[in-house]
Amino acid sequence: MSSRPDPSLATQFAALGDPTRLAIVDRLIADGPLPAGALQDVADISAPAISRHLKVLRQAGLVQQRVDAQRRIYAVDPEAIRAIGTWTITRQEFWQGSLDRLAVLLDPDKD
Amino acid sequence: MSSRPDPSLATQFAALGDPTRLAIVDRLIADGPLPAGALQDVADISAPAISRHLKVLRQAGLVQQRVDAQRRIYAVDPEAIRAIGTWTITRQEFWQGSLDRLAVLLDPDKD
DNA sequence: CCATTAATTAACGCATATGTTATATATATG
DNA sequence: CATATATATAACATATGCGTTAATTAATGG
Repeated sequence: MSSRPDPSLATQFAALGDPTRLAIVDRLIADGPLPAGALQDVADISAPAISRHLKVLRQAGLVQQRVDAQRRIYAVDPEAIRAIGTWTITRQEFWQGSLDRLAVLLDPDKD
Repeated sequence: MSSRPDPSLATQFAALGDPTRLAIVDRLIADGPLPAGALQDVADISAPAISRHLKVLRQAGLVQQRVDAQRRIYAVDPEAIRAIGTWTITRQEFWQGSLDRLAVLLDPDKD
């Protein structure tokens, strides 16, 4: 059944490559940890479909699951999101021209 | 035939979600613009297969194509890579804890 | 003009992904 | 204990993705 997680970058990108899953991740980042049922409205699909998207995200190492009675609470792993950012940042020489704009966004003093 | 590019974030993630395509992008970033033939060795697959991966990357807006005689020169669009970084960065509050480490990486004075 | 080089497109097979509905599992509750 | 609630898993149909080889297009060069 090969249910072992593969946290490789390509796998993480693939997981985020589905619009429904990207919406789930965005929702969990914006709202914080949520039970599976609360994610029902990110797309017009059945509960089992959502459940399987969550499984894909979990296997990619993007979200973690916590059990609370009959609920499964899902939360995005911050390190995983940071890993995506790191991939782009380690290629910073490449998009030099946009570097300063990005630095402004990153500045902790900003806002 | 619907060959129009869809530069949506999910589409870009999906394009990077294939190991061969991620290798192509990494190669083009590291080595600069290359003809399709020079990308042959990123994976043990046929030339048509590479060609189709390049088409996917092009439709996602990740790479651009320039014609030079019978060669097609491919190059990564820096803005597209930056866009991926921006997605993570606009969620910076989320991975706060890792912020300082990231800031060090981004620092233009570093190295 | 014919052969070579470079790359794409066509046609096809097969594996994986994604959706559905039905069923199972586990916890809570009257 | 019987039922409701929350979620996952099973079984299945269809779509999409990715590989192959063969054929096509286009430019170069003897």
